[in-house]
Amino acid sequence: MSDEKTEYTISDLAKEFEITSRSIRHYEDEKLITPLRRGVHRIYNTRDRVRLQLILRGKRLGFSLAEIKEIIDLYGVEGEQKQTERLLELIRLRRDSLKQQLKDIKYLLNEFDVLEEKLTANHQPNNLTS
Amino acid sequence: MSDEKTEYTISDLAKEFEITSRSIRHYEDEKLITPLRRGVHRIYNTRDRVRLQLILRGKRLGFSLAEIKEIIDLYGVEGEQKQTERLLELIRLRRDSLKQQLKDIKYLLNEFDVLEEKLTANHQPNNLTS
DNA sequence: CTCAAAGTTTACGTTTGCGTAAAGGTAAGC
DNA sequence: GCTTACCTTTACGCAAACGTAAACTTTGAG
Repeated sequence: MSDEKTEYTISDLAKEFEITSRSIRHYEDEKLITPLRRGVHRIYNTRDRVRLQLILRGKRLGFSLAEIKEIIDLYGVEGEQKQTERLLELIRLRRDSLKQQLKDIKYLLNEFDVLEEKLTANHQPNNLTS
Repeated sequence: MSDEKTEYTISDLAKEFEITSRSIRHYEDEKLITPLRRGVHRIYNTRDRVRLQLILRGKRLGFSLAEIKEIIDLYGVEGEQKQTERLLELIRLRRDSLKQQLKDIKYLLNEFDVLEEKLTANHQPNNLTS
């Protein structure tokens, strides 16, 4: 019924997310994903795919693989008091830095707009003055 | 008349931006800042301070020092056609990635809010049920 | 059966961004 | 002139996140 693929090879995912297979294997070495095996080959399912998305999002935001692992691991648990505390702590810590990043980005995007306008303005003025 | 300091030592800036002097010297090694010298000691002025801010903002956004240098260098020039083109290209490239980051951050901050609420909700339910 | 394409493990190499001594020069107060 | 706090250069060290090469194995097509 569904159009969605439910199984992927390593190069399927590599292509889709525009990363190398080496990277994906590396995330596995670091225990961030653990795909099933069919014989010796890795088989990724939808859950694995989502995890990979999470990893890449985390990376784009400047988290280290270790931090991403910690968050992913804690995220799945929910129940244990200590781990909940820890997750909340990580969230609060990160929230400030993320809010700072947000400011930075807005600032920079605006700078870019201004600058681009300035640059493109005197970029083609020749058909008026020549 | 003005209250603004116009001269800083390396540790002034280190303290202000909460980084190490080593980092600042490293940025100099990589040609990102070039403070004056009084004898052998580095003297930073307001321009240098602004540059340092730029560097740190760039870093928070995931730029490499090399990229930051390229941008800063191009930023100052304006005039040369090729460099203007290059800067515009860099801007466009980065804009997309920054917009993606912006999405990521908003997504994650929202996730955090939801999660935190969920976690703090059943964090102290004992005084009702016990 | 054979060959190519893709997958696998192992392991050393590389880049980035500083940390961290080591070993000493300098400026200011007393 | 001595101490103390801060500055300097030089240089080796290191963790993170893969790149890359070597040397197979597996699978699918023909």
